[in-house]
Amino acid sequence: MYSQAEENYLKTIYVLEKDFGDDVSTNLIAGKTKTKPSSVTDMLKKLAIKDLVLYKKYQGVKLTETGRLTALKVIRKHRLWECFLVQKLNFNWDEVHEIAEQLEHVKSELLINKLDAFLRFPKLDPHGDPIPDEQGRIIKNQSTSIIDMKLGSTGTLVAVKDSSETFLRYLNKKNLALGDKLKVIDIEPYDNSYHIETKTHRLVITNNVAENLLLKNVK
Amino acid sequence: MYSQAEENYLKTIYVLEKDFGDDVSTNLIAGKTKTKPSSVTDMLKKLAIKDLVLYKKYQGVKLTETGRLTALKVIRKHRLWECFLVQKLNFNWDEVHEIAEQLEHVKSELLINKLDAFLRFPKLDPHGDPIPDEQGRIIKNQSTSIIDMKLGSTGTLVAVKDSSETFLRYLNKKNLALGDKLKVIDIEPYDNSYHIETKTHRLVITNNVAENLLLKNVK
DNA sequence: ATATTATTTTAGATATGTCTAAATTTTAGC
DNA sequence: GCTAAAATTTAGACATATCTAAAATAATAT
Ligand SMILES: [Mn+2]
Ligand SMILES: [Mn+2]
Ligand SMILES: [Mn+2]
Ligand SMILES: [Mn+2]
Repeated sequence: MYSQAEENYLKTIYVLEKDFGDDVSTNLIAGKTKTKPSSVTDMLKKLAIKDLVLYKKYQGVKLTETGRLTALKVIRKHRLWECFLVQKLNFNWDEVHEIAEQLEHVKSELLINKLDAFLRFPKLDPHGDPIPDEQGRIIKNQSTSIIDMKLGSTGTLVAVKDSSETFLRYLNKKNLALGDKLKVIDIEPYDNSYHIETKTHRLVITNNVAENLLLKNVK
Repeated sequence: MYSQAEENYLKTIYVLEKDFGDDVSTNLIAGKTKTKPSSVTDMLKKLAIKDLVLYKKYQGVKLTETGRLTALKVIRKHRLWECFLVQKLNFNWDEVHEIAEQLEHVKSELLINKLDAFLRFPKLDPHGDPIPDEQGRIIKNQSTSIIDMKLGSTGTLVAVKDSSETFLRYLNKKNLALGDKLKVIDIEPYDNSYHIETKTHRLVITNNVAENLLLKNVK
């Protein structure tokens, strides 16, 4: 149906729409996909012809309903495979993203639904991200990034924004994992770094790290 | 490392070398891969430059050691994924080949070795084909095709040469499965068709079908 | 409001993998 | 051994997906 490149662009646009609102810009996509803006323009034209995005020259793009559904199907596959790798093959959560980037492009509705059943219909992937169902329905996880938390507030780490090996290894090293209760004990105005406290230890994290940690039950 | 197209050619050449002896011809490869001979020539040149095949113009190709090992690694992945699909996801043996054609190209040594362990190191895939180990070692299954059996001889069906959905569905319909004991009760000289007998029924199969059924303990 | 800068698009090139049609080489028939 | 047929290769084209450099457009700053 769609090529791997097309599927990857749709996924990227989906995520960017979520993070930055609609009308995603060419440069933003190029940044995320590590390609040049000219390549992005070429692809946006192709996607527009296939009715996967609405594209107006110089104005950025927006996913159509078909585009959004296609993106969600790829995301569903990605996250189910990540669950499989962690739960069944005993991978660590920092090792699965790159492999899932490949597996998500395997074409077979039956395969992914059987995998879903085998895993007993998980709702979240190893990084705390919700798994869309067969129809592309996805639970909105209204979690809060640490950068939106006030001094002294607490919450439970439920997801990470960045699933890269490097970031997750950093969290491993700092002894941070999903489910941990965190408290913001200081915010440094100079560099916007955060001092946080868990049940077992305290640590300082940069603003960049803080942005990628998502919490629930923030009080 | 290698592209999907390259991996597929190597696999095809490996199988053809086995079935027809070395120095595989351009047309033979084109037939198997459903491409044109001119495309095959182009690819053979590329594979030769990468030292995966020995290629002499107009003389066909032969895999190098690297080429053979690469082919075996892809075959290992293909067959392990087929095991996974049948044993864990409850696919039928006639549904898995096409999906495995995609999964076999996923790149990760760790993944395939963890999958191997998860499946408890199977020796045979759902079609009776041996699974190469990590080093590319493969058990030679000296099975006999029905076309090489004498009138009145018996044997146990242990593998099929053709793993296509159409052929396996034909076997399902005819109530033939791996493990069945067969006896050749008649050979029709006119069209080389075979009359065979199982524990439960008798049937007539064409020479083409007979060729694709592999037996052991032939007496 | 105009100039400068940043963003985006176009034009033209490259790499992969395929094709058709034509040329070349090998094989087989006599 | 020569000729016709078959097999193989070459030449040139096309589709996808990427790039660089240049041109066009939009945003911003004075
Ligand atoms: Mn991921
Ligand atoms: Mn994930
Ligand atoms: Mn197969
Ligand atoms: Mn098989």
